[in-house]
Amino acid sequence: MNIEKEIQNSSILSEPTRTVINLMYTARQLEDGVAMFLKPYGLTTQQYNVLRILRGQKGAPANLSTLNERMIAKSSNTTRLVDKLIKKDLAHRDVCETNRRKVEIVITPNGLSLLSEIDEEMEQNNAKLLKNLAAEELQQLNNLLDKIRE
Amino acid sequence: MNIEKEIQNSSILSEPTRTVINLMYTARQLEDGVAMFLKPYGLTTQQYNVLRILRGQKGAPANLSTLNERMIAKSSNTTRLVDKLIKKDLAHRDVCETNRRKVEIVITPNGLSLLSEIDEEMEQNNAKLLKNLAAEELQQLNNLLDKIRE
DNA sequence: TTACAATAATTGTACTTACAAATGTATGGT
DNA sequence: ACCATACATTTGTAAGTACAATTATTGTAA
Repeated sequence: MNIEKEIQNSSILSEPTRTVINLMYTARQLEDGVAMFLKPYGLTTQQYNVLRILRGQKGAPANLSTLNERMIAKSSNTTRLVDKLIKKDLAHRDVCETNRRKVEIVITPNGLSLLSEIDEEMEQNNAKLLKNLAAEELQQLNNLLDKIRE
Repeated sequence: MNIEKEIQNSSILSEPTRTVINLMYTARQLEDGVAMFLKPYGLTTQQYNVLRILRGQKGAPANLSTLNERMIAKSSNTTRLVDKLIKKDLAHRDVCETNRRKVEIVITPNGLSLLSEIDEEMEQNNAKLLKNLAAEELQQLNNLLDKIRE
């Protein structure tokens, strides 16, 4: 169904406006799908996202600005997001020895094992969310999205 | 720049996962762009979205469930969102005469004139946000997004 | 008609997010 | 050493959102 029918829009939209709306609407649906999947694990999409970044550090600590740069949805409030992870013993925070303004955040074994528990199923969930697109179409879509941000 | 570089992802992503991330990330950027544009008008994207829906009714009143169906980002809390519009005299709310459980929301002249003030510039802003895509690419993108939701 | 379920909206509460101001630390110039 | 400035994070506050529970109204079936 095209986006105008989906949101029952009555007026005629220009192509860029239609696309902006379509992108926001479709992304919202995917986000909901991911959030719903993560819920039983007690994680929000942002918390999951940060855990993934921490794991990607392969042992090296990350500070807050690094996390922020790499997050899908930049947050003004990464401090409190990390607090939540620490409270659940999924991450750990230290003050950086060489620059005490900075903070060093690492994923805990607990966090790693939660992620590895999720990994496989998350893959399947993502594939399911995009099951209507063929491999070639996924690539096309990625290219178009990359181009938007150029 | 591709999405993996953009968020400095170190691990290899499957194509569906890459696409889910890319979509959420790119949509986020557009949303920020729209939000920033609307800020001087004192509207959030959701408030603007609801105002557009109300205008689309062409005088006919909308009730809350109608608004929710048509909103880009479904909200659990449309009541309070409409409250904000009413407080700014951009919308008006009445109890439906034939079914007093329902509510009838209409856009005010004030709301209409605010929208018409925004219209032209919003078009330009959307075009700017997607300036990297040619007309044909916009269509391609729309088709792919429609297909995801099928 | 009365009781029960369904519908439509609102409210309470906890949680998140946005934004600005504040804190603490480091750096560069004099 | 001293000062101003920049940096990195944290905190306060207001606004926004999610979810469940509640209120009010309507429909319906015994």
